[in-house]
Amino acid sequence: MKKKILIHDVANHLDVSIATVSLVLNGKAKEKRISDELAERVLRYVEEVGYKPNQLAKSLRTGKTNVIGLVVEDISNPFFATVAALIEQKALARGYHIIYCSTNDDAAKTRDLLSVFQARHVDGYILALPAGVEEEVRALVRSGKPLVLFDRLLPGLLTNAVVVDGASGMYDATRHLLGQGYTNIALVTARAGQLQMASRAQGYAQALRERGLPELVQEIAFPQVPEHILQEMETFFAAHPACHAVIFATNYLGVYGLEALGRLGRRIPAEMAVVSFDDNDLFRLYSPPITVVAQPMEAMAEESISVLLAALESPNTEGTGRMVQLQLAPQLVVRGSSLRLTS
Amino acid sequence: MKKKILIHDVANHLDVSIATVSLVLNGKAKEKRISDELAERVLRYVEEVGYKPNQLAKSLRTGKTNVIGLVVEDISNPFFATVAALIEQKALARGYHIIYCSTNDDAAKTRDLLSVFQARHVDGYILALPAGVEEEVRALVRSGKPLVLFDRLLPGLLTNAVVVDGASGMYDATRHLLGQGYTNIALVTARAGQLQMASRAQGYAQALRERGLPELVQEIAFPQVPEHILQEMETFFAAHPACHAVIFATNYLGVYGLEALGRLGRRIPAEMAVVSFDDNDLFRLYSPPITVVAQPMEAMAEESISVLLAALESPNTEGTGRMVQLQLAPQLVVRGSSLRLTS
DNA sequence: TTGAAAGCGCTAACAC
DNA sequence: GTGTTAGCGCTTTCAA
Repeated sequence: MKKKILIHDVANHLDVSIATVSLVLNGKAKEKRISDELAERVLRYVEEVGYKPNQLAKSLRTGKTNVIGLVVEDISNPFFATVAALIEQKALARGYHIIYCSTNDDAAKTRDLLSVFQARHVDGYILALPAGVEEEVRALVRSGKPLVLFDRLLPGLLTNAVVVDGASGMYDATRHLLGQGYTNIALVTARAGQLQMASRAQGYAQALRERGLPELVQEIAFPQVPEHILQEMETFFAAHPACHAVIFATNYLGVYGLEALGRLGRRIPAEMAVVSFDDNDLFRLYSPPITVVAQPMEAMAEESISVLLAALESPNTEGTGRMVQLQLAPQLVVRGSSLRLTS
Repeated sequence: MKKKILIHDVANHLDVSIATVSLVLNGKAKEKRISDELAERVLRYVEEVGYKPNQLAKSLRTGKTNVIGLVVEDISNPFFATVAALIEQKALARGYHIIYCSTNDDAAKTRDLLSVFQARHVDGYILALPAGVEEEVRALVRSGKPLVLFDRLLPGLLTNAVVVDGASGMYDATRHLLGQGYTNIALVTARAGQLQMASRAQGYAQALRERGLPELVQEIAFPQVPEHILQEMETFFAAHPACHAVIFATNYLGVYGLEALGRLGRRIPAEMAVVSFDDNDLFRLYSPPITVVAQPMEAMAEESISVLLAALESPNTEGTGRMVQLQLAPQLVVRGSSLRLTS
């Protein structure tokens, strides 16, 4: 059990006061006009013995933890995993650490998480939240802690946010299918009351409306046992034999959808054209490769952390600070799964 | 900016001492024989005003943070993302939180991470480490903090560990291919000096040795630019036209491998039988579905956290505590990608 | 330039 | 049963 070395030990050894050591370590040497020679000596010794200030004590004293709370729907979902990895990397580069949690789209669990993060005094939040926690987030905003919503907004809540324009992504996707000659286009979406889903559905609806075509929307309850999801989808496809094109509103729906279509023996795109929101390895390498509406992951991560850190480091301590609402453009990536083979 | 409520405020309001409040909140009411009535009153008020003890102060005082440091190779890798999600969930259920970081298999970055986790006083560690940090881990063990290595061991280091028996998994996979009549079986692995890779390679080698067949091993440098990996693989496959079966030693190599084979126009399994370590959606839904050596994710997560918490909550404070080394069995899942179509 | 000392908010030993 | 109080290790003001 190695003895933990304290600032006191450092000061003692160097025969200076702990204040001096602290000042030097916090870059206030110049300001306090501590001799370069002494400062250098402190730094050297600290390096030598590997002294690391106790972050708990430091945080308790300064009120700053250098920790960011990241709340996502499900860290094992490739979309969130990828964004999380990017956010982590960018945060680290700026001296921040990440505590993360998955909500599983459960409002009660989310409330707990937020309150735990608060008790842990995270410096700021990056949040992809389920519906139903508006009140808690409002309270969080009022508490003065910076936060940025990402992936999805919360109804009636005006705060920093970085989202993707799902409506235009879906509009493009639907127009693409229409352009390929499909007219009976289904949308499979999640029944979760999440705002980004509504906006995606709206983009789809608008494209059809412009052409005077009817919508065909199937909402899948989520989260849910995989087998149920597959069955719901199979039932849906079986009930709509005239439908030869489908758009899945999220990556996991797309994955389940491919599995369901596989079970039904529907060939893609000959018997069913497929487009999914979100890109991933599966869609890219599937045969045929799946046309997707790709979200700009890198940009989402970068913007989320930038907006948060800007708020964190801005001088205006009060809620009067400026607010940033970013809407990033997704990109339609056309692949084989949505091309009309025979016209 | 809502006023933060302190234990002092609670005590004042209830007209009791802060000690009483603290004792009640920490479940020491009975022990200290505080009247049930009073305890109840405290609890009720605390609930009512939503008082949450400042975890920083608590941790500083008790030396316990209820935070576990999770270090993985890359959180966006589906294997680690899935295990991380499971670990997070299980940790949360036991009152622990997770701070995670990705090493990207970089020893220097890992050293930093470990030292940051240390400064943050995490209670314990769950680690999947790159080669080259043995010294640091040894120091960590000496420091008395519980830790468990998962996914891979570190050479010459005897600590708690939860790993999968990659050798037997690969042995089974190779035997399976041999059973299908393939004799020219390649192994594509990562050149990273990681112990679990060596063990996987060894299982492959043993199966071939038993049959007196030659090995054909291609090591890919990793991490690495995707395009390079693809080219290395393509070159390899092109250089070995007689090879009609390949095993990929990790999920990401499998994914790149499928892409490379696709580019080369090799049909699976007709022209090339494929098996990969790790399972995921892509392998399951690919056509043909890919035969895999599936790791028991759920068990890995459960055992890792159990072993860690056991160490954490055991009374023996010293390094004399018992050590647990678990080796879990992977499972060969045979799918279409490795079946001999014509004999 | 440097050192002493007052907390940050909480826990728990000890006194009553 | 309950209240007082000494720290946990650090930052930072203020006096020297």
